[in-house]
Amino acid sequence: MSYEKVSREEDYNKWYQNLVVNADLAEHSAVRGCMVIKPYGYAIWEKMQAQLDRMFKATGHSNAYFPLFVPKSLFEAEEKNAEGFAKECAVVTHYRLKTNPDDKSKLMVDPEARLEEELIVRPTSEAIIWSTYKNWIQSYRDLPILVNQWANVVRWEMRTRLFLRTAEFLWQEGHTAHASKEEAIQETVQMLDVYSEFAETFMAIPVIKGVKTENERFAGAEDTYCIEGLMQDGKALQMGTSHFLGQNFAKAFDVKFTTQQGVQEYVWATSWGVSTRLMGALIMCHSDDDGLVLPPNLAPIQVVIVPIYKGSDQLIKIDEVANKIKNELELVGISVKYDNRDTQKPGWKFAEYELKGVPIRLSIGPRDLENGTIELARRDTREKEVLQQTDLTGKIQNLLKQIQENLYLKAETFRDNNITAVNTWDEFKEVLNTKGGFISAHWDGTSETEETIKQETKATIRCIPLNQKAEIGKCVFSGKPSNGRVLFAKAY
RNA sequence: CGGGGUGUAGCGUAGCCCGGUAUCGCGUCUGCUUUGGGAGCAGAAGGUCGUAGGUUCGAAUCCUGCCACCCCGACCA
Repeated sequence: MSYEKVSREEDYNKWYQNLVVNADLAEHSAVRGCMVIKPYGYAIWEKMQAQLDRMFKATGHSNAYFPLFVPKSLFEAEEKNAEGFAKECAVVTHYRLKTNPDDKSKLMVDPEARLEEELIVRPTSEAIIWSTYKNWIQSYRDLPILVNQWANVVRWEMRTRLFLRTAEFLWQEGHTAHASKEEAIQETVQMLDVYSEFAETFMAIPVIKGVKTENERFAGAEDTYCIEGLMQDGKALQMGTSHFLGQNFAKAFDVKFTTQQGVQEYVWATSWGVSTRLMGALIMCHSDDDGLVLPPNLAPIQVVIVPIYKGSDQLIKIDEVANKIKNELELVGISVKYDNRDTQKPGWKFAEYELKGVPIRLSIGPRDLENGTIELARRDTREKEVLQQTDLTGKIQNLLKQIQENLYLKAETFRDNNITAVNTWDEFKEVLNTKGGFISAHWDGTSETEETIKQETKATIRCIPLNQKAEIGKCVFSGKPSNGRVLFAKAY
């Protein structure tokens, strides 16, 4: 394989794009802004899905599926939500094609087949779901409803990037209905915790939990909670959101329930989601100039075994040892690939699996056969060591855990070193331009100030951290009083 | 959606200014030799030059429309 090598330092964007394509995660498709997720990339997404799905089920949720299309009249019911998404909606207007009479080899939209009501391709599903929940909910006995769906959504973005922002993307969206405000808020916060635990434990990415400002809030939500991660180039990435929707959708779709006391009340709602954008976070957080670095908990292949041999006699003997090790590792649930293809050389395979981020590589050659040893190389630190073939399983189990932890700690150290507290506007601009990362600063709480800061520096308030300390100060921009610091950053 | 750039074999590219049907490397195929960090030699295959028109005796090259990607801006729950 021959491809353009660009380091993170030279051109971070290009490095990212090359990596996505070269590591076989995804590629551009024939459709503008839409990507093909390739088998290796999809395997990582499937591991994310599987784990998140377990966590959703463990917190009492069930999966369901709602339609891709939303009738315009339903879509526009919740005004703020509709307004927020209006500019990026794909719209279906016709339901039939016909042969073009001027050119029999071509098709054309049949003008006779115009839909009476246009269908919006969902940018999110609140509208279709709440119009359905209306029928599901009459009494407090019907609550709560705890539903999640795995789906695709379409947002006609002007500018796209593989995984980070595509016109169509895959995600999950949880939509819950509750009898009380408190319960809905509790659900919102609970799912934020699920996301942060997933990000930290599985993706090995430390995240900051917070609340969005009004400017950044989900259209139609009362509060938007989020997890924010920091990428290696110092830009922040929103990795998941959990919304407390209040009674906005219940009112828009007239969803009421009868309380135990026999009173009719509007239902309280939440929604929460993470998307294939997490793939982008995973790539940008850990990978290096040689390729992907995957945390063991999400790596489709955790251990690869590469034989080094001369002639088929040696290979047969190595096969025997390698397969034995493979079986032992698989017995304890480790995913192993033994790559004994004769069509590629060992060095080629080493580079290939490094590009693909496989956490541990074992290689076995004639020397190892003689000595009963094996060479182990770890992707995260690039360290190599020679081990005895006996007792390998336990060591590898431990090492996978260590790699997982090491990636997290490395990312955490980087993140912590890149949260800078500033107190003056000059300092703010200085840090933003030279160092990047999160800037912890006082803010007067107004949208105007946030907007002006954004205009002048491109930095936005990523969140008001949940663990914000009460601290009297002055807004870094306006000098007006503030009682706590918020996090600013340039963001994806 | 505005400004700029790019599009040539599976990948990366030369050629374009100054028109004469295409360069090089990697990869692919065949054979032999190789195998502890992307093997070597020899031979071979593979291209309607993004797409649709136009100018011309002749277009990868000049002109126009369209498509896609990249960068900047606007936009982005």
